[in-house]
Amino acid sequence: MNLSETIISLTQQAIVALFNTEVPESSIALQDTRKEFVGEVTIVTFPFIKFSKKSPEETGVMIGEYLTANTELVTGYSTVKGFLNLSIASSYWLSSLAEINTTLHFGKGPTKNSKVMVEYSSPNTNKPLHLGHVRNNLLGYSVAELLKYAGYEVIKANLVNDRGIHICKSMLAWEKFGNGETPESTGMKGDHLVGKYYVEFDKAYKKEIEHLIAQGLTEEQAKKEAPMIKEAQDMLLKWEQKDEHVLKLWKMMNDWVYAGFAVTYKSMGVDFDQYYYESNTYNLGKDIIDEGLAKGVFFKKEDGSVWIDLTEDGLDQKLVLRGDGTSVYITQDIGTAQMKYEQYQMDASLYVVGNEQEYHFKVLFLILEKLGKTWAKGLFHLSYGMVDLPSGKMKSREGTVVDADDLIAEMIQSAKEQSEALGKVSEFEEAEKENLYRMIGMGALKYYLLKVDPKKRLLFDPNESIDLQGHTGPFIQYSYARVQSILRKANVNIDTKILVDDLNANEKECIMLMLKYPIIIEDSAKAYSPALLSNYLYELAKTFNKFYHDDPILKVEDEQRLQFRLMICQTTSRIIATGMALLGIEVPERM
RNA sequence: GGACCCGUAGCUCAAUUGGAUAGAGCACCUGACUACGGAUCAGGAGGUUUGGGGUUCGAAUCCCUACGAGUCCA
Repeated sequence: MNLSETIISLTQQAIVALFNTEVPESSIALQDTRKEFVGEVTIVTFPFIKFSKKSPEETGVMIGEYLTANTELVTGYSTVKGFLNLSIASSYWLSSLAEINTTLHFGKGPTKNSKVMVEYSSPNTNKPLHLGHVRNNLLGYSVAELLKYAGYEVIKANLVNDRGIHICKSMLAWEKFGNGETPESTGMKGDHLVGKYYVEFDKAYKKEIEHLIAQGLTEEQAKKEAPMIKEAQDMLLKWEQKDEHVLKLWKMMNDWVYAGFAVTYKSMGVDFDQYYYESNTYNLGKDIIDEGLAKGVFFKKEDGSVWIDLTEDGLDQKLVLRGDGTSVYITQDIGTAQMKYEQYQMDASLYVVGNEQEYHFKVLFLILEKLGKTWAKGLFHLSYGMVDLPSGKMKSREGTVVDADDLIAEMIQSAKEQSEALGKVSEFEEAEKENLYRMIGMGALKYYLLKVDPKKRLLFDPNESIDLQGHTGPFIQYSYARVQSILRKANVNIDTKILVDDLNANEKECIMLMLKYPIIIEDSAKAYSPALLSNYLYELAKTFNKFYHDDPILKVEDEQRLQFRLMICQTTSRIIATGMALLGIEVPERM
């Protein structure tokens, strides 16, 4: 039983003894005592006045008296309005610290016997990754790691969108204007090279449209009639007919992209257990449409197209199969969901996809439920907000996209410049330095993107470099490096049987925060929110820094106190390291 | 036209999910280095939580409404 559970249980006892009333756990609201008051745990007494028939203060006094008299855990109390502030015995904090210190993998949750798939990244193979993908990847990776640590079995999946009209656009442009360029011949990363031709396509296509409009066509007609788009569509048709030449081109260019993505994934530090390719899955789902027709879930219109009517659920009618029998996106998604489930029988399946697709997933999940798929209730759209620039949304056509590789390189460069200016690591080997700059640059970037609630949109200004000071990844990394420095110097085995009887406020606050770690892990996993963990780790580092600043550790004269403070250092550094790892952020021994 | 989401300090974000005087960082001002590592610490200034109404012991949080930003559906 942790402290909160113990206090709640004792309070229930108190209420029975004092007011002859049984109350549910949920009615007892505990919170941290605010710093301006004495005590560590606060009970809100307003909800009790209904049956205590006393003022909130009097009610608090009665419960406070009962608790101090009946348990050694509570050593004192005070009431302010409807808040009963309890002082907890130093011995409790001390023994808790020793327990944290001796617990292997403190914070790791017990096995949940539950399997979760986290699908994230899911890029298109026609252009390189940008800042929006970076948020997606970091979020997906971190949520997956969090779930693992919280006790779930996790499968990280990546569904690659490797076919379709957009891929054909790049292919066509390369054939027309590429002069046989390759990543080798140009020295360009493969995904960037392919992306370059995607842009080339758009340029040529636009010119054709202008030309046609000048000849008297409407814009709409021009967009349909332009030779470039017709050729691309023709290429897609050939791809579907397994035209040898087109398939060869497709495979070559996709391989370039994969080689490029592998580099970006590696520098972001993300990985996958299972890749799916749309070129294999795009025909899935059609048999389920038949199944749904037979069950009467879907209906057929005169032109042969298949629909579902979701108006009773507050949504629209939705097309699930075209009249010519070809798939739409949702057809594939229905089929892919079924395939994934057959393969893994997971209890839950997360789709890490931007919030612009909320409607799509609402419809998808509802359709699967109506089809009677029992596993549909485990599906969840982890919807995250777009990354905005000061000028608004990123638009590839307007060239305002922040490229992932560029961004990463800039972050590392910026970390290098700032590190060199501080001159603390001048004696490092060159490779060691490079590794450190990478850790700091990536730490800053990852923390910046993960500390914000995933649901919220996030603003990124490419003209202002990400801070390395204040509420940042490097702040936490720095705190870690400093503790490590102390632990190296102390160079002793820490004795966990320590006797100190009075803890100062800094020491107590450090321990109280550390005790929250397992709850934070659990909450972050449940909420699919690395932001909760991020903010916690900052809080922990900040609290530790104050302790580090105010209280001597190695210089303390009393041997017991030295041991005790070292133990705080050790447990704190472990939590920082494991917690940051769950965010995908490394911590350096020196910086 | 319909649906969804959001609006907190100059800027970027928090707020234990309905609890005390709404907290951090950046930027600005001030203080702390012959140091257990100053990428740190302490202090100052900065708020009608977009406006208005309601629900109750209590609202940034829930409901209604207006305004503003964004997204989706055909």
